[in-house]
Amino acid sequence: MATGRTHRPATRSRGIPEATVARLPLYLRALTALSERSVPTVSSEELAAAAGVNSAKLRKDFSYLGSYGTRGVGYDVEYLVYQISRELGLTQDWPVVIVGIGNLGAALAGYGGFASRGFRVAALIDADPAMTGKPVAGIPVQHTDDLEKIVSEDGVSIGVIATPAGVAQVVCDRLVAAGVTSILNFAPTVLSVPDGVDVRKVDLSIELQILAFHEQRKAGEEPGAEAPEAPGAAAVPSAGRGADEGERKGPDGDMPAVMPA
Amino acid sequence: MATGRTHRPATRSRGIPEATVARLPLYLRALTALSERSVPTVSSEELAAAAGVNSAKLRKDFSYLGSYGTRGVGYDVEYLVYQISRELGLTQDWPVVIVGIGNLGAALAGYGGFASRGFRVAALIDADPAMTGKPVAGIPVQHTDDLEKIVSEDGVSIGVIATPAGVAQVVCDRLVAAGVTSILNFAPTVLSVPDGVDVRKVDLSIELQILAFHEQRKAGEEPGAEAPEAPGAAAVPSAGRGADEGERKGPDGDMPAVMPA
DNA sequence: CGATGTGAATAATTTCACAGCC
DNA sequence: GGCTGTGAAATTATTCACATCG
Repeated sequence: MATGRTHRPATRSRGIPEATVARLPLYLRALTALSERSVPTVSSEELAAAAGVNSAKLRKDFSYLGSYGTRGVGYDVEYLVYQISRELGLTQDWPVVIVGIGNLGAALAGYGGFASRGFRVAALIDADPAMTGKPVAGIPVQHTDDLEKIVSEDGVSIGVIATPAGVAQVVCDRLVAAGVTSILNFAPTVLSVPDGVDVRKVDLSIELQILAFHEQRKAGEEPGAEAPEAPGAAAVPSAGRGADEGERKGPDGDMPAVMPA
Repeated sequence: MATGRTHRPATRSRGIPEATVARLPLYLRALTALSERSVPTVSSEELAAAAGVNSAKLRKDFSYLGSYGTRGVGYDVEYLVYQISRELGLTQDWPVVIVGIGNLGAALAGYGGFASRGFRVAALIDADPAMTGKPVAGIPVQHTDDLEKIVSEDGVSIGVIATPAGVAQVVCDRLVAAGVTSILNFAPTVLSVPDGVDVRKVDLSIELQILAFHEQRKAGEEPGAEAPEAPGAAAVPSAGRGADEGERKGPDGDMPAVMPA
């Protein structure tokens, strides 16, 4: 689209596809590695390989940001690092609070990738009074009672929830009420939030289940005959219900008859 | 493609869209919760709400599995739990190894969601000799030297990498050589694997960066003064918007004049 | 030349809306 | 009457392929 008239910078960063946004951090990481090796320029082909995508996709992604390359040459590494950082909002400081300092929360607090790139762990919060004041990864844990104060005083807009699933929604509500507008949820629950608040989730169990799906399919498609090893297991049939209607239901595999329920 | 002449429908579980597969665990979780409350049936509307998606999507997703609902009524909870579990391959036992027992690896080992649903932590592996034999979450850590033996003897097909980024590829290569065909990668690196091996990644830093992107955009789009409750917060205005471009490169925001280059 | 940037083609996913069945 | 199941439309994402420019 010939931008012709700059109608208004209204079309600023507007319209960057979500799929592209999700890949920018990948490019940034690859570029940072190149930068550290003092590589001055890269081609879309090389960078794409380093980021694990194909070059057409990468070029298309970059085209949404602007024309930051040089035909016949490639991209200036430092320049791109800066542009992508800016686009992602990493040129500013983002204070983050982590709520729920159990094993996972503690691991997150100490995670290197956290501190890098403009994110700063502003506070660790836990409901256990015994934890209060105890330093984890060098940061003293504060009590949940002070959540609102911490969030508003530090201007925190990003919260990480690493609590048990049972309290995740309550914690989420409090964070949002206190002013947090982006949440990274590690608890295995669906959080409901008002419009304008973003939630992203990280769920171990879901990832494993997706892998299992593909794994199972692989086993079923092997030319010969086997399956790695599926020692007894068999999970759960289920409550009966008049099992067979006149018509067959699913593609195959009707349910076993009885189930523990 | 020798499509096994086994059953009649060559189209068995074939063709379940990836996006649908990724949501099945979500539905399963919601259904499991209903099951525990002994709810016998749910409508697509209710289940969709519990899973955080819209009902049309859910119905479409289920349509790829077969016709498991009853018009005018809804879905039988137990029946669906079983069908989805089977589709995901959760009716069999999946031994998993976790490599890299640092803070994160230890947290993963103890994570409840791990043990549930057919996944079993078969072994914890770490390169530090000082860790060997030490129990973490009740499971003794074994040394990396024995990786191949562990994987093949236990028939492990899923590996979790929680090592530092620098050794992730080496660990990955060894896992794959030993027979692992699905990998869940927590290290911030792109892993390269041969065809037939699935990799899924979980990256803290990437998720935060995506949130930051949206967060930044929100800050720039505030109409006047709204938002549920945004006390002092005020998410950092940062650099002024001055620069209007004539017809340069990017949409806006040229680099700070001098860049390392 | 060689590699970018991008329209156009294709594929995947989501949403609509309603016929069909309970 | 109510709710599923699903073609068809709409939207979003990926890939192709090549004109363009340094």
